[in-house]
Amino acid sequence: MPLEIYNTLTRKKEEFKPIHPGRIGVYFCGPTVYGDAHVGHAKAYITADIVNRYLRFRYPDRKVTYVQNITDVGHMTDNADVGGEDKLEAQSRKEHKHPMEVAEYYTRRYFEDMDALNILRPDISPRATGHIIEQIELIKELLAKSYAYEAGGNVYFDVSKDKDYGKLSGRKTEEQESSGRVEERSDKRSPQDFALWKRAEKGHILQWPSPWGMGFPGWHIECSAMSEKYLYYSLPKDERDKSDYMIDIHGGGLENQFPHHECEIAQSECAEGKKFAKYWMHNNMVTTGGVKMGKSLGNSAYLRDLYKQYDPLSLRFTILQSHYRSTTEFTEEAIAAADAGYQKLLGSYHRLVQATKGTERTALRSDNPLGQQFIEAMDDDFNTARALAVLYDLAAETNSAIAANEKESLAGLRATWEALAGNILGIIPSIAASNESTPSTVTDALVALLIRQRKAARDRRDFATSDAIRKELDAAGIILEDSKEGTTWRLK
RNA sequence: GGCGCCGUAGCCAAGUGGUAAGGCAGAGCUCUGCAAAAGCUCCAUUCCCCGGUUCAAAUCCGGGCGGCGCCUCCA
Repeated sequence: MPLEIYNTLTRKKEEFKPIHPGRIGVYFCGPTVYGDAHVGHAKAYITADIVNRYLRFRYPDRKVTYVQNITDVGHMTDNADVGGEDKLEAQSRKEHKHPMEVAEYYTRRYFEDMDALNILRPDISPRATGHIIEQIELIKELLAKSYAYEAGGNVYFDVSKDKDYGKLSGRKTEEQESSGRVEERSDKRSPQDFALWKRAEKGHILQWPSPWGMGFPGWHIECSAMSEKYLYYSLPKDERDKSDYMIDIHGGGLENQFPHHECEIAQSECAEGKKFAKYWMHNNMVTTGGVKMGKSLGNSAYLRDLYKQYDPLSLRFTILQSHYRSTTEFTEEAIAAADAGYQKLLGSYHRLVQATKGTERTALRSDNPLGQQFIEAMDDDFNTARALAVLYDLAAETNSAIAANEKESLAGLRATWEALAGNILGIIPSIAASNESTPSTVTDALVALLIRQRKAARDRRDFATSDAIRKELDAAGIILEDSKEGTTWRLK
């Protein structure tokens, strides 16, 4: 069974067929770094991370290159046609910092927040400000081919010249209600035309020289320029010439479908005379009470605030419990329920690690039935909800194998856990660190001593003492569990 | 106004023609001094409502009702 991906371009699931030999190019739209990452970013980049991780697992012989931009040129707070404010500059004024300082600060914090969610860093994180030249070159190409026009230091894309415009979103712009948002003062020929290059008004800090004067790039051109540079022009020319498309997968949040992605397609395809991305993926949003959580809606939550209350991996797990194309209902109750289930899985895995201490590591076997079910679920458009259901079967199997002390099967189970839950879903905390490690030999010895004291108390039926020991250890974050084989302990 | 999505148990959630995955919560049991952990069992005759197509529909079609997203920066 092949991997199938739901393609927004065709509105159906399609078999994934990479376009260039030996490699796969993936691009997801990254954040604008003028504020901290919130839950919506978590869903978007966990989705991208799952795509990235699964492709690497599924195509071990191909080089997967995952590119995700950092937008450090501020887009507009409102209508850019009448000089709305640059978001980065607005933030820089608020913080009394240079816009680049603001961008640097939030970029670092962004990566910290994503690291906590166990999201693998992109292979390349290109900054928009580092690719002004490439963007200008692309605009020049569009002007040369008459897909764009200049008007008073601004350059606009002429939508009427692109017959394919609207193919991703299914929109014909002229049918859109103007709703009073389109400014009459604009020097655009038509309201649906969009900016490729904007003239810098006085006081605008971020600006660069261009053939059209001092200015800054439009809101969509960076993604076209950078995705082409790293995923298409980095290929040998003969390979480029052989393919109909430039990059394999391009993704982002649903709200970017229009206008952002539509404009990217228009720019890239008109400039290059070739199809842009073959598969378009869009993740749905995070809701609370059924309503989108969003920065501008004031109901969003910053990840670093949530981390004070929840384990970041629990949040990751919560998001993986719903499909990326469905909304994720994000409430305290939903997170708590997901976390309870997640802890159960982790408990099973941790007992397995204890039970397999010192045994030889094995690789995931391809004939593993649960592994096959898991892959089948992931092959179906990255259905992580179904894939997680398989992990509960794996946990049940693991628990009974540990109880029956089936040494032979334990090593295989551990390999299965680490491949599926660890490498692909990324929900096992620091595999490398947890490997064979215990908190410390000192702690080990001290707890063992207390366990012996408690056993002595229990043997003489002094339950007041034994319960007191258990209770005090519990207060210290150590949980004792009695079984026929004796007492084991774990950290809370 | 245009484009699009969704409505599945108390909660989260998969399923898009073959007779309702999974998790949480809840109930009972096993084990146990008690607890925890684990295991077993139960927990939607039914998928917002009404019609239609079909041997068969949560799934397809039509019509309602309700909720939401995009069309402005937004993951």
